[in-house]
Parts: sequence; structure tokens; C-alpha cells
Amino acid sequence: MEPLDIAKNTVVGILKAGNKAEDHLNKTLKPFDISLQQFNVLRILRGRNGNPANLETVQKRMIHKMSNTTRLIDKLIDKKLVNRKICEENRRKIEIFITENGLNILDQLDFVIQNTEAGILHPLNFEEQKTLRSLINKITLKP
Amino acid sequence: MEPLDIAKNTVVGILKAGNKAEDHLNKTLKPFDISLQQFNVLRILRGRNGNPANLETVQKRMIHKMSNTTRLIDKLIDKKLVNRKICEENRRKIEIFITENGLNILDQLDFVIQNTEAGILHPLNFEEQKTLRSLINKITLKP
DNA sequence: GCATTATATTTGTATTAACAAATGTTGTTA
DNA sequence: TAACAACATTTGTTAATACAAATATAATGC
Repeated sequence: MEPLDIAKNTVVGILKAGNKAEDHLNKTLKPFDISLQQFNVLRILRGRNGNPANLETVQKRMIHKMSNTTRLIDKLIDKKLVNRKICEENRRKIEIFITENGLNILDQLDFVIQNTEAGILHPLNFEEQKTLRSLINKITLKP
Repeated sequence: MEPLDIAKNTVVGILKAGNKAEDHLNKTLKPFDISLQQFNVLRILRGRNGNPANLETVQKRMIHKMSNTTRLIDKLIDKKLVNRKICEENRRKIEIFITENGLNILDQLDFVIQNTEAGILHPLNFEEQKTLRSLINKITLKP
């Protein structure tokens, strides 16, 4: 097979795999009324161990970079999973905190999400998973 | 690192890579006023070498499985890139054909898309691309 | 042949996303 | 310090997506 065809197939495969993973995760999260995007933001905030994150930071680490992070945070605030306040040092920035409630829901989700992740990757053994991760990282971590 | 963490990182990586690829491809297609979804449908139709495809077939092969394929086809019809007609053998089905116009645009797109695909995969050499493709296929081709 | 079920597509509605323009705040400099 | 540029977030608008319900046709069993 030609290099160009390999490249094409690989890219199509990446798209399909991404979509499949997104699908499975969203279905797992649905009963909790949380979208994958919202879940990822919560994980980012938890990872800051009590420190707030401003919108820009969140946006940079989000899997899907989108311009309307504001509205996504709005949803999380409605659900009492995060708080928002204006940063006093720089009033242009806003700080976002995860609430106790948010942390509790994350704890519950960790387990079901682990199952879903395992399900997605189950055709691969551990070594293969590590190889896949390293190859994928090469293409995502680069500019 | 723990197996569970590897799995988590791998899945997050897949999501990011999928998103990055989708982004790049959409940006490449934008000047042609065609979305990635529409492009993929056109490629599916071209692959049928003049034979029509019914909606169900298209939907099954689409990267993003979605319920409103009808409206996606509507867009392509507006742009005169495909035609739609009711299947006479089974009037529930509709047949979709790619037009000459559609084939011409695809020809132009092939080149720019190849470049984009190469750009996405450029941190990987040929062997690595093949490995990645094979690992990805394992997780997408399974139920 | 008629009611029932299955199949194939379409439509309605509500949520989410993309993109650009607008707002408000801070930093710079003439 | 007034004017202007840079920064951080928000808002408006339009398009895309998901999900469920509706429509229309065909196949099946009685």
C-alpha cells in the first residue's frame, strides 16, 4: 500500500477512534447529566488541588478548544459544581473553583469512566496501549 | 505508571488527536465551503464508482454517525454536488449519486487534503504510521 | 386482504459549537 | 494623563448535532 494511502487510512482511523471514544464516554456520562466537555473541565479543576483556574487556563487544557467556555462554565454553575469569581489582582480574569459537590460527583464518575476507558481499549494489551499512547502523543504534543 | 492511568492517558490522547485532526481538516476544507462530514460523504459516494448509495449505507460508513444525514445531504444538494432520487425497487429508500461537479471538487480537494494529512502525521515516520494505524484499527473495527 | 410489525427516511426541538464582534480592564507611551 | 493597543471574557448569531417522535413504505401472519 502506498504511503499516501497509509496516511489517509491512519487519519481516518484517528477520526473514527476519537469519535467512538467520545460516543462511549458521553453515553456513560449521560445518566449523570454531564457532558464530556463538562467532565473534562471538572477534572482540570480537580487537578489544581483547590487552586482556582482562570478561563484561559481551562480553555488551553480543554480537549475541544472552543470560544464559548463561558457558557460551558455557566452550565456547571447552574449545577452547583463550580463557582466563579472575578480575580482581584487582574479584574479582567475570572477564577473558577470546583465545589465540594463537584468533587463528589467526580469521585463517583471516576469508577464508571475507568470502565468505559477499559472498554474502549480492551482489544489492546498493556504493551499495545503504551505504544499507542506514545505514538498519539507524538502527534498531539507537537505544534 | 499504573495501567489505569495509561488507559486514561491513552483515551484522552485519542480524543485530542481526533480533535486536532478534525480541526486541521475542517480548516483546509473551509475555503471550499465544505465540512469534513460533507467531504467524507462525497468520498463514500465516489468510492461507489457511479453506483448510488442509499442513506443507510452512507450513514453506516460515516465517521460521525448521526441521525440527520438527511439534512447533510440537503446541503450537498444545494451545492449541486449530489443528487437524490427515490429507489424504485423499494420506495422507502432513497438513492444518492455524486454529480460531475462533486467529482471535480473532490479531485481538487484530494491534493490539499493529502497535505493536511501529512501535516497531521508528520512527527511519525512511515513505520510508526503503520503501527499506529494497526493499533487504531484494532479498537475501531471491534464492536 | 387487513392488521401488525419492521424498515427507511424525515421532521421537530433543544443543546452545543464555531466565529466574529463587543465589552470591560490593564498596560504603554507620547 | 489621554489616547491607543493588548488582554480576558462575554455576547450575538448562525450552523451543526443529538435524540425522539412522526411519516411513509414494505413485509408478515392470520
